Amino acid sequence: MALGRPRAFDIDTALNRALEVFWSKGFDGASLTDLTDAMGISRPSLYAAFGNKEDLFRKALDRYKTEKMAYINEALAAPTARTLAERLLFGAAAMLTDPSHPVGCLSVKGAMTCKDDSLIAKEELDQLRQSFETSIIDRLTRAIADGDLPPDSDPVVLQRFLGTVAMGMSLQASQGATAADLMAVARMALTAWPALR
Amino acid sequence: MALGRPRAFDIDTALNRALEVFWSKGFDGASLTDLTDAMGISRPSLYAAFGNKEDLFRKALDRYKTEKMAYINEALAAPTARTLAERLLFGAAAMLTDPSHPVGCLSVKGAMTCKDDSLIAKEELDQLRQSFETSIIDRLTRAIADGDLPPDSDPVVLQRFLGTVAMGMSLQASQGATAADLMAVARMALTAWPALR
DNA sequence: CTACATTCATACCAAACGGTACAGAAATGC
DNA sequence: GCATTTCTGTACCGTTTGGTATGAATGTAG
Repeated sequence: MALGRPRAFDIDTALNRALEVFWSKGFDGASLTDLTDAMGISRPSLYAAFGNKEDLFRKALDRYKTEKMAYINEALAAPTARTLAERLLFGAAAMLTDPSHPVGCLSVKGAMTCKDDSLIAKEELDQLRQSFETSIIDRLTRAIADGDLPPDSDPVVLQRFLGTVAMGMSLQASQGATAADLMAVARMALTAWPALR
Repeated sequence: MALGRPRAFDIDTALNRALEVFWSKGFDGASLTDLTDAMGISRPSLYAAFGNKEDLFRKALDRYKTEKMAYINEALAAPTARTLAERLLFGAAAMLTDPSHPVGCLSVKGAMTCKDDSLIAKEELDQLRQSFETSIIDRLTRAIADGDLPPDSDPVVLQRFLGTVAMGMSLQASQGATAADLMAVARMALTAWPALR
């Protein structure tokens, strides 16, 4: 075992609690008191284990990315562009309204509620979003080459449409929309997807 | 003229400045120092003229509603459901990226950045959104009766789709999307609109 | 048992927050 | 000129913010 007094809390569950607080209150909205209360630890313990508030947010975001945004990677692995769109929108509808965690999207709420633009966490959120965007655009351009999308379709516009609907669903979920509500929105959005004729 | 020492600032332009600050920083993100600096007045002058911070936000929201959300009422006055959808989405794309004021939507940014749920301003934002939603739903149900929409279409779903896309466009604008970008999204969303066959 | 390393709890810090007390300044009414 | 009314500027209030100094507590290594 490591030297010194052992840590009295589980660092993994504490991070999960922090993630929930950031997720439901945003970055600025989550005070250190909110965080330490939810995590069941004191301020110095938090700083010793995670760094400052921004570091903690970044670590929570990492966990969020790998655990809660997995549906995006599943969508990227879809065999066709159509199934990519389906998995993305249906997956978003399901995740955003999953009752086992706060509603909405952490990256949306987090980016909106931090006042300082020079915040490193905000840049990281931008990077995260942009990487997903370019991945989707690349996949859709490949779909055109595969004859999987009409040759005159614009991958950038298609991606932006998907992103717009997904972000809009996040706000809808924050305002109380149910999973069924968002599924209906996803179904309607998919009727705008270009058909192979 | 009224009794007492005259006010040294124009109450109307001061409110416009306050609106811009709330619009770009959100409710919590806008500090009293930000507000008084932008309005060019001192704290006591602000409180004497507008009440507290929440009252000021509400008055700024009133102005926003009548001046910047006029396109929604124009959409509601459209002759057909199809033109309603067009005016709503194209109008949103234009307003959200208008360079003469902050990008995005005040009601989205304002609702997201106030931590206290018991805030009266937040309830007012909810009311505002709900009133627009029911107005659109009513208009769309009337459109079905008019034979203006297929009889099997669901006005609630159609409204939620429009609201989702509009809110998503607000976030896209906040992240730097141009007017042309949002117009393309609006055009694609409109291809999901039910056709009369 | 002692030395060492690490965590814990208390108590504190400066800064920023929303909001206000108070006195002086500028107008009107008499 | 004088009382009254209203606004302005300064200086302040208590609370909350993110962040930390400090010493006791608790473990391992010798």
